[in-house]
Amino acid sequence: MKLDPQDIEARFRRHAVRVTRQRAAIYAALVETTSHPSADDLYRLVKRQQPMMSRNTVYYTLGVLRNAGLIREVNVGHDMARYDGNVSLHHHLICLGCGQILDVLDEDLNRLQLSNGQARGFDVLRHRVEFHGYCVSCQQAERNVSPRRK
Amino acid sequence: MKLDPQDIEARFRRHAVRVTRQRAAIYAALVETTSHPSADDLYRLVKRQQPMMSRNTVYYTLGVLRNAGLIREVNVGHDMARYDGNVSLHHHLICLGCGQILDVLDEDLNRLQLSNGQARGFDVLRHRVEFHGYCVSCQQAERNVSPRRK
DNA sequence: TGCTATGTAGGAATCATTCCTGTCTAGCAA
DNA sequence: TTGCTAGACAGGAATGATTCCTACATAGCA
Repeated sequence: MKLDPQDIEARFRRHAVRVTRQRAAIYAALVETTSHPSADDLYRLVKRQQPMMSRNTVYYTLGVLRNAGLIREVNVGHDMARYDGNVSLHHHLICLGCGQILDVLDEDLNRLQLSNGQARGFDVLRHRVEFHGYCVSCQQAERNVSPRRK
Repeated sequence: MKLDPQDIEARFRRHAVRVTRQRAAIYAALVETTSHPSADDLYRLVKRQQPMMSRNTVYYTLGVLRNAGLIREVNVGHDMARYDGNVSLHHHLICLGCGQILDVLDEDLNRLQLSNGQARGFDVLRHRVEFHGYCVSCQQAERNVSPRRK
């Protein structure tokens, strides 16, 4: 989704996030893609427009935006963290081959909850569902290399 | 669950995993706890019986056991990896305060699947559901320190 | 019992992330 | 508009979980 600079500024102010050139660029990059980039992906992306950008600033900004609820962190395995500019309730479909992450929108999944017995006194705030498998290209690649899935 | 040495040996052989003292100790420790320990937790635990144990061997062994399907890796955020000796299909309830992980056994959760449209050609092999919240002690601790949840 | 592929220990290396520090600037107040 | 100050930025150093490397040890077969 494409965002105007003034939309970004308004969102930042609504969430009490100070507006800076760096933050706007990082947030814009994240909202405009559906690819769930890593901190380093964003660093390389944003550095093209702002060569002085520090990797540190990317991490710091991602922390600020996450705490403000403007972005979400997505974790696949214990690989590097990946980020999602879409904070509406949704889940993920993850390719074990190439690591791509697709969004899954499903009201039934959003409504899942534990019974009281299962919750064991927890105050459950949220849940997350991940589907793991192989995307079309990785299935094809696998077939070309070896007929057996490891 | 308590396991005899011969049970462990039989499982290892069934999964074509070479039997060594170190592996047996690491696997036994993992199956006997429900606390989903990290590699380093296991290292410290097992080192008490086998002082020569190397942290490296723990990592290597966990890799071998995971590839053999004898254990599972559980990931919470991008914290260090944690391991689960229970490979039967189940899900997790995670405390955002203290990091403890409880098992959730629920046939309905086990049966979740994506519609063809949602799956977008993926060959979906498995899914995982995580519930995040605060356990009873962390809720109490929070109340004592500050009335506001962050 | 001996051989050999595989496992183990320990140290070095990696690399995502965090910490530190000096400079800069957004956003408020005068 | 200008000045002030808390908070943000850049860049380098530090951290810490994990992996790599290598020489020695051993499981398990012949």
